[in-house]
Amino acid sequence: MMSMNSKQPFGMHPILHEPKYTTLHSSTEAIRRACLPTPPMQGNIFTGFDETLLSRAEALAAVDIVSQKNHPFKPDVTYHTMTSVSCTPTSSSVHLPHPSVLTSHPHHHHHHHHHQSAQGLEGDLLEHLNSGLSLSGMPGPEVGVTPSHPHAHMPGMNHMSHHPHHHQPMNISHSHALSAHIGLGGNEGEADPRELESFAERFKQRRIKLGVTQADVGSALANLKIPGVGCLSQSTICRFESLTLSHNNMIALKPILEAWLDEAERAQREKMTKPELFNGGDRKRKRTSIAAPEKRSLEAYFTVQPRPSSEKIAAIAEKLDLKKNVVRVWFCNQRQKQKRMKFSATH
DNA sequence: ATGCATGAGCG
DNA sequence: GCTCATGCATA
Repeated sequence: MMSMNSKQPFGMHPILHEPKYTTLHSSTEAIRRACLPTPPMQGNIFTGFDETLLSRAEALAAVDIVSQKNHPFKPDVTYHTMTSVSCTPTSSSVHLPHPSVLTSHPHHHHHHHHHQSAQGLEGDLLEHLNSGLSLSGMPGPEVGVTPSHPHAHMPGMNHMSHHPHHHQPMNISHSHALSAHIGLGGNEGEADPRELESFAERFKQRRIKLGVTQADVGSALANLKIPGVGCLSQSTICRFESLTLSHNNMIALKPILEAWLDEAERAQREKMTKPELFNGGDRKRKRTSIAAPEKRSLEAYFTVQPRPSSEKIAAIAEKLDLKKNVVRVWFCNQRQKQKRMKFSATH
């Protein structure tokens, strides 16, 4: 039975982004360089190859951790990397969730990183991987690290079409590029991380004072009837409060949450609050749980190559006995985490 | 509070 | 295919 869902209230999401931030990359690189590869060896297929590789990768990872002491693969996003500084200020300007969204264009960030082409380390390891796999398969495509970063696109409102139920809020626009500066001075610098931080804290404090849960806030957002804004999940509210969203996302959500807060406090004043909750559902998504050992391996691989090619992902999946998609998603999420803004790191 | 997942939009 | 914003499920 089951399996489908019928839940969810609405599905809309606010708008979002704009240009992206600049590159963020990571410190891993430095680390990688630091560590070095060892001679290649091995010669067969997975069996041999991965063990070797893995050990090596893990060893490397271990090394860097130790030497850096700062870069544990820890959880959360707390670190942004030291290098990321390059982030230009351009990152974001605030934009509102209107259909008229603005978004300036991407200033591109330059990615300054070109890393050495000599990705000795990664190259080697990866190549081995390839060879091991298919030996004549593909030459590792871009094994090197990300060549460049794209630009920013702003997907803003993404999904809306998922469930059968749809609700209709619309989204906000697609962003075109307009530039709106939202009040920063001069350049688009960005919204003061500083204020964002204090707002998040204030928000949480007042929310609690109102006796409202994060989930309540999320659902209540729909009642604000802000064009393009539907409800948000408890997760998102939580992440907002803990600043574990991307900078652009934080900026996009701030005005919305601010509006909710004002409204809620106003309503409270007149005691007329009655949030409506709805929900019901029958959806059961399964959450795959990756065991610690596998996770460790993934982290080790990630250190060496944060963006493995499809073939590499398949090889890793095979090796760890995980579904390829699970591995692919894990890498995507890992990259996202590394990028997250925790201004703390940068500021 | 977080891990894994989905999906839009862009290459 | 990736990146990003978000969400369900869960520890």
